[in-house]
Amino acid sequence: MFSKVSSRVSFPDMEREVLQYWKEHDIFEKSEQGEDKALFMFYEGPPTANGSPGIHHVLARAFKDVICRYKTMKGFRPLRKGGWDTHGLPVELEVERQLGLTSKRQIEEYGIAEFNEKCRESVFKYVREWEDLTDRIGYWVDMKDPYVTLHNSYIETGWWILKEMWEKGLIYKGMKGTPHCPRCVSSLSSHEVALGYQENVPDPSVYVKFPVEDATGLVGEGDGLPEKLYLLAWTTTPWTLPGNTALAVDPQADYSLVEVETDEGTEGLILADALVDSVVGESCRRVRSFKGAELVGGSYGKLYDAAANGVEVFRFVRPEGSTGEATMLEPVDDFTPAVIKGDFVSLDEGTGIVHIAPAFGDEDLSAGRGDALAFVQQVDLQGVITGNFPFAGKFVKDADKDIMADLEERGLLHRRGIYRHTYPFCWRCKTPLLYYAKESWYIRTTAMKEQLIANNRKINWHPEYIKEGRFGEWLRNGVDWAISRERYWGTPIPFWQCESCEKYHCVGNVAELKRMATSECRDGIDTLDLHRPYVDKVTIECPDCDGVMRRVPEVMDAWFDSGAMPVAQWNVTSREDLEAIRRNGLFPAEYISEAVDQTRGWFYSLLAISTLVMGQPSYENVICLGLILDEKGRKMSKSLGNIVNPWEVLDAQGADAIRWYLFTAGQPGDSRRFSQRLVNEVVRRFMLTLWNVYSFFTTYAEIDGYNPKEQHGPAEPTSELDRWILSEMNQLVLQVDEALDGYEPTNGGRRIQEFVDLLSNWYVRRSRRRFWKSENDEDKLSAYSTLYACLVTLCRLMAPYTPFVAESMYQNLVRSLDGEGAESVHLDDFPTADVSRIDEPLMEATRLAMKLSSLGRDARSRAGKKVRLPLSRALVRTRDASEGMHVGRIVAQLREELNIKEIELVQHGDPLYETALAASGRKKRAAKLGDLQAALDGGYMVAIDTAVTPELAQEGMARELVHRIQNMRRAAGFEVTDRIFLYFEGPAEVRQVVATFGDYVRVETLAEAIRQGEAEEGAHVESHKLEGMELTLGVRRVG
RNA sequence: GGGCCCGUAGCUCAGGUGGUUAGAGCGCGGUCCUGAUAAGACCGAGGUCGAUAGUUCGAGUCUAUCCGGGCCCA
Repeated sequence: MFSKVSSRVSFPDMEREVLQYWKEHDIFEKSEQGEDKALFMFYEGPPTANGSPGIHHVLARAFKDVICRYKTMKGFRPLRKGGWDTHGLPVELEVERQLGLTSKRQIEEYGIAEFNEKCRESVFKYVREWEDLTDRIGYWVDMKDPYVTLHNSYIETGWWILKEMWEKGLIYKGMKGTPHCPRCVSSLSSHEVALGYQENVPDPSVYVKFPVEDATGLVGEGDGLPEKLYLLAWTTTPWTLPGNTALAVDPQADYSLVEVETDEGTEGLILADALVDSVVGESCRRVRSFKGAELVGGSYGKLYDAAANGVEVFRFVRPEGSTGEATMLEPVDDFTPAVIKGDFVSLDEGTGIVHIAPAFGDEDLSAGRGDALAFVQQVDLQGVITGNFPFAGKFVKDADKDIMADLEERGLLHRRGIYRHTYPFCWRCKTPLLYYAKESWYIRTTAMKEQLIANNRKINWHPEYIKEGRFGEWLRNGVDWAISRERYWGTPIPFWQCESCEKYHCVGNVAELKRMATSECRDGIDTLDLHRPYVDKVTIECPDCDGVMRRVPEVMDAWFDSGAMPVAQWNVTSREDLEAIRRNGLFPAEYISEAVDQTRGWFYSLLAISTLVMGQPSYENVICLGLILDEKGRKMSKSLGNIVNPWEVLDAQGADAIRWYLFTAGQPGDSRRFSQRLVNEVVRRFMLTLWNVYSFFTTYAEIDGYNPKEQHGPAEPTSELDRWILSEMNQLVLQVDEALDGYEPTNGGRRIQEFVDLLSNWYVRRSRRRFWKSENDEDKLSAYSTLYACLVTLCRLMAPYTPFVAESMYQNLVRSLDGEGAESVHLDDFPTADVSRIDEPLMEATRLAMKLSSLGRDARSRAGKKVRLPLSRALVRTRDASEGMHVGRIVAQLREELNIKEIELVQHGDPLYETALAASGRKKRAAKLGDLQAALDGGYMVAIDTAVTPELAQEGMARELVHRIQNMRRAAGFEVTDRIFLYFEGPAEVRQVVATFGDYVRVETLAEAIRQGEAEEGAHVESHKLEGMELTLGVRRVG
């Protein structure tokens, strides 16, 4: 039988007991069993195991869990393999910090093998923290056999994927603009760059004159053109000028040719018309004006001849068969600089003509690719100018002065000054970063753009707007995916280059590596750690010549690892393997869920890899979550110190409360504020309300020895209230089922919340007396079986949301009965609705009863008539005439709730309502008409008759007596079931009340007898004042 | 600079397809009720529904622009 449950509960303690139960009985493992059940494939987005988990991770894990638990209860077998993202720069940075290393050179001196070993250790330190939190919040995921991106088998699948792409011609080597630290000789990630911005950095500001040799090609023919003509461009990095290969203009903007007088005579400058006044001065003469488009396609003279100064010149060319951008570089002898159009050209500063050096800066680089420009790289990785320039051998920032002086001397400098702006510095060594184009390996995702967009359309996004919004936009504007990193701790790129013929070969798996390895490397490859530096030592034989091939030094972007997980977690290394997991339902996933910052991360890497290799999306449904902010709406960050530690909240309010808050507090896709205070509100408003209904039930079930197996309620409930709550309950089951099936847990949770409120504050409150009755009649049994059904259904409905409290209730309410139910609520079935129980008119009628009760209490309070004082009649009026039909069904509830003898319906058309409305005040809420006190609201009215007859007054006093005695019982510490003797002394009026209502008082207070006179020894005695009369009451427990 | 999301009471949030008086919870003041409750009921204070313009007989809701916050990308 049920144990009685105290209304005082510590949810964290209860949850720890439930965790213990799950562990002892292997409940999670059992939920994954059942070969006959259909698989529900879930992919765990691998957390980056380089830091402690925060509350935002709890958010994602809660949403992952709720759907999988629901599917389990719907008869599926969810496969939820855990995973860890263990590679990448963040891990390296943490280890660098630990070891006090500050550059790649130092890492290599320390030793790549030792360094990577530290990375491996660092990762597993955090994994343990994650496991503890995952367990505590009730997130069920297989952590015993997770996929780990650093495992050889995982890396091998990465190789296979690259080989698939390689063979389709989707991999190429191209240039990439990266922020580069010349002192550390290393590129920085965007995250690192963000750490090092400084404001008000002074840089040179120079206006440079690019000579125009053939004016007619640019501004057309005509007389009066100055002899010397220049395109005027602006830059803050003079050291990039030798790398100039183009100038960009805004084709829509107006440009002017103006004449200025110099020592050399009259010369013409071309610049944006809007900037003439500020750059050249108001006194100059505009010779002619034209649109920027007219300049496009023209050419001009080089400031510096790179080829003549011993610097190699390249040109961007389109790869064979590609219709996209010119991404490949090929050497050329020389080039002609070109004027191109650029949508990035600003008319707010500069000259409206932008200096383009594709070797520096990402924008310049993409212009270079887009317009197939020449490429001149005259700076080495240490930031030193190469070639035979006069300023060669100098560090770029030092070369600035020489270049400016040189240009000035040659009459090519219009103006110079100082420009202050925000500029990035290396966060480690404070060296100014250079934007530097470097070679990098790319996946040609742009070649598959249409397929990516089409596959995205097949995905069911929650919220819907992500599909064509943020994610769709990203795909439409997609650029090729740069996958290589010049780092150490990552999946090594499996490309080997021949020392003789310089061709590349992509190795697709370990067996291939072994087959191709040179004889001295072949041993031990089966057990080789595929990480650097071990794999670097393996040389292979070139298939095209007799040369030896060495691996390229780069490792993969860690996002590639995460995107590979659908296949890498099963070590797929062939098309056959791929078909096998497809056949077994392991691919694609039916469900994933992560936060919105993953649009460019995991959501993208999954889709890109599966589109390019598998030809379909790797996930069908996705819940994309918003970010968690602090209580003030700010992003949580270490530097702000506003991170909420999940453990604090878990220890105080428990996992269910956090989960419930996260599910119901806002729309999943919106960012949400989080604080312990908000979680506590959930505990009080929802968790405790539910728990107290549960506690109420077990308290009385114990008193009455109620056993649902033996005492069946009547087939048809005796009470309208029972039929009503069962109707609400069955409707709830439908709605929650629909919500969870549609990946909308928030809507379902909010419906549960409303139901619990109705159950507690209307059903139980209105039904209490039925549980107090001493006789076990049909009506009482009907109430028990109804409330029992509600609680049992609720704990099944809530199991996916709040697995702990659901389990705790289930064990007591269901499992305590012999042989009933599954071993755990999570192994039981999700409830199904009995649609025949749904009674819409009854639910409407009950809502009307609540509305009219509320108005009735309003009227009573305005008239100063306590609810304990019975009144003779109330007149009620509904908003619509049709609603009046419901009143007949609810008069009994209204009589009891309002303590009014007769309820009469005011027909529409009866002048009473109009009269009351006319007599009401400005807010149209209340009116007094003789003895009638009316409360009005939006077409509803309840008017109570305030006349109190002596009989009503006596009855009211009887109820008042009962109330006082009940309080005394409690004060005396009696149990609710204790029977008592009652003593009273008082004036004649009180004696009269006792004489008339003695039976009522006795029944209500469980008094065996009422005795007039002084209380016996041992009784609890109090003096009271009632309607101005003095009386003494005493209560004594029987026996 | 581009894209996306959000902006409703002091706080957290609801408010299909435009339509009576814009709601709930928490918090605050008051009254009541209590034989489950850390609860509940009723009243009150608290809203130019971010701003402006437009469409409309009618806009929190639709359109445009702007402002503020957030995220992602430059």
